[in-house]
Amino acid sequence: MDWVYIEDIKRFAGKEVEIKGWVYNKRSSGGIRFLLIRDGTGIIQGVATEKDTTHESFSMIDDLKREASIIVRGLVREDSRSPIGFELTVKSIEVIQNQKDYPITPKSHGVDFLLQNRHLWIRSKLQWAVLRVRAEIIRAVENYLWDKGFLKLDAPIFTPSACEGTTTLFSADYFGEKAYLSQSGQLYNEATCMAFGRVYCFGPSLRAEKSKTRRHLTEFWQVEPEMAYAYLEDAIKLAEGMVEYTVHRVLANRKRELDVLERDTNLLSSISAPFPRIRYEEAVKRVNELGELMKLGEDFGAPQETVLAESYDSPFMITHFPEDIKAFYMKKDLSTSGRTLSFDLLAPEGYGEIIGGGEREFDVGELKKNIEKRNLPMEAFKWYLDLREYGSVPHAGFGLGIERIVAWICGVKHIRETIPFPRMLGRIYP
RNA sequence: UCCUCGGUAGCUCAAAGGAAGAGCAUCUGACUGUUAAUCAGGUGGUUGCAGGUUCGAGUCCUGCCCGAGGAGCCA
Repeated sequence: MDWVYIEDIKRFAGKEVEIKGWVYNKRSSGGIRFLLIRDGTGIIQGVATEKDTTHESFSMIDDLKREASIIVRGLVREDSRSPIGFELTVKSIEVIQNQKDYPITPKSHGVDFLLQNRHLWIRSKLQWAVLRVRAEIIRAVENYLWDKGFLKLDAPIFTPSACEGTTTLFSADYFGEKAYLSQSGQLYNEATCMAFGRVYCFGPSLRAEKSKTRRHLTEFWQVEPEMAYAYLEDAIKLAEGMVEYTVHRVLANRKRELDVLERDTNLLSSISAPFPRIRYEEAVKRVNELGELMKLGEDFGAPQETVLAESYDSPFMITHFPEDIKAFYMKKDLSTSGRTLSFDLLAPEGYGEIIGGGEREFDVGELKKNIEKRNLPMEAFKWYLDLREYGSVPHAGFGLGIERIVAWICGVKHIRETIPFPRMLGRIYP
């Protein structure tokens, strides 16, 4: 008898199969037992009766707890009453383990309880759908970059110094020396980029900021491409193409999951590059018109970013941010004083920034000035400055926040549901 | 770090300062097409912690702990 996955069940209509999984839920009505079986790829309803099911298996069903692990053998049957179009007539059940009452019930739960049980919560339907979309998004982004000739070269997690200097870092004892946990692969990317031309890294960024918002984690994952001999325009085009490709691929391959999430995909399916662009000044003006006051020169706060992102139906870009609110390595815009060759890509429907990037300063003198101006330790950046001493070239890139793009595409409100095990202020369990 | 709200059964929540309750889960029973099944019954409590006010505190006061929403910071 074939062991099949529920996602492939339609190919086995009329055949006897074996499903290896867990009890998602069960119901009964007189002499009939309904068993919802999940196997990680989907959920199918098994129907057991005294007529079709062995005596031992049938009587055992009443003792099964939710999430008991079972191997079910039965006949795949097309049935219009099923949400997936197929059911399983249960012949026999083998119980692998069945012991404790499962704490998560089909009724509602609070956030704290669910996060304390995150290791179990990920078995639930909505979490299952979100994390499957996450996996698809990561695959899509990497495919896109590989197709464009980018090489994946990982950046280190242990670093000797602050990458951007601006944010609070986690520190660790590194054989008696103080080390910091990476907050971005950016600087190392610039080194590999000069060695390989087009590169990207994908890994966790760790930030000890005491942020307590729906769009922040202390550990978040970024895909960061970097290109040599490239300008702002090249980075923007790459970002647009990547987001467009990713959205359409998720729509094509993860329709089932988006349905589970009840995601309205109308806006997503109409997305096409190029995306609207506005310069920083224009964005500030627009935010003020929308009723969230802010001054020229300030960065967008959460309320500002939200109203702006709510006013768009498509992803869009803000370009040419002021020097003062961007990292030291951003290239100055020589045509407008105080501005940089930078861009953010924001998701619509109020989601906001998912990508930040731009051109990097490649003149060693300018870079040193920026480092001094921000009181960063020059010594720590010696290797980085070397990149400008030996064959420096214009280069550009960006970072894509995986959890944020997952939140947007899934239509999930809080970013904590977009990663298997979220790390947040005051939360490190499980 | 700041502001606001909250902490009562395993879970989600009620309870004018006057006898701690409901729904779900669990247990017992009924039901041959249920979809968060339904119906009947049962079990289940140191009301976050420590003090205080009061004849009497889940409820009021003080301190602490924990959580949520938001701000700032940021991707």
